[in-house]
Amino acid sequence: MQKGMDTFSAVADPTRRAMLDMLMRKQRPAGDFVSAFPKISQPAVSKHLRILRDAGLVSVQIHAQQRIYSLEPKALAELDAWIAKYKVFWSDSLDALEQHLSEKKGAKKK
Amino acid sequence: MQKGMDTFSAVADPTRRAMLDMLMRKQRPAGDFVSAFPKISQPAVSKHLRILRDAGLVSVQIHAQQRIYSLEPKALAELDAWIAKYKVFWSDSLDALEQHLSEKKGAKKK
DNA sequence: GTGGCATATAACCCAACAGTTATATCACTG
DNA sequence: CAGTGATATAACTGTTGGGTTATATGCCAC
Repeated sequence: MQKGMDTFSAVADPTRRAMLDMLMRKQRPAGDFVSAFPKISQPAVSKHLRILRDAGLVSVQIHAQQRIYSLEPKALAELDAWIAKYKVFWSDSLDALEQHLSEKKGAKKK
Repeated sequence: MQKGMDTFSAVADPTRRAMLDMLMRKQRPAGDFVSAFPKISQPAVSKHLRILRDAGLVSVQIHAQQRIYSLEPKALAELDAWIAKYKVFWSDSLDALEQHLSEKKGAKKK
């Protein structure tokens, strides 16, 4: 019963990012999110949680009637790996950026 | 004339990620993408490029009839900053993760 | 076992997105 | 300046995503 949403799309929604941010501090029952987002209904929250679960970004542990959600941070590694490829272009090396930009002009090396 | 799509959503589409990946190697005219993605039409490609532009992920420079697209890597810094907050939970420090997970059990510090 | 609480699922609506075909723009070429 | 090439925009369509209300499930208390 997969919802077919990958990590990137799961994280693209601002509400879901806020939920993950909440989980970064501590694990929480679903109800915490319902009260944290009064603008949207309980089922809407539940659906967001489902998507995060399907994407492997959170895990659940059943505790009586409550579902305790925990952050599953490893799932973000995929995303991080993708961005890491680009990192060299802004933080580490301005030379790489310069080289990149001047590629078609016949380039002058610093 | 903003399309109102943020960086996260812009990057959530696999085609657009592939386009950015192409731009990482070198800057390219729009036509390069049209031939690189034979499954989708030229206007579809053009719209993807528009979205990437609006998100600030690429820039254009006009060269005759061609539009030369370049990577604008700084735009990814926002995304990277968000992920960085989570990074401590998997790569750098397993202790942080342990602490996080055991928070509700009464926690033991290393 | 009946009632209440916490959460998930079902069925449905609407807006936004990715795709399409057709057309406009605009610079170079003859 | 007519024609072609490179790209963008317009108008439209199908699908999906996020929202809703209503209902089901499952556990606990009484």
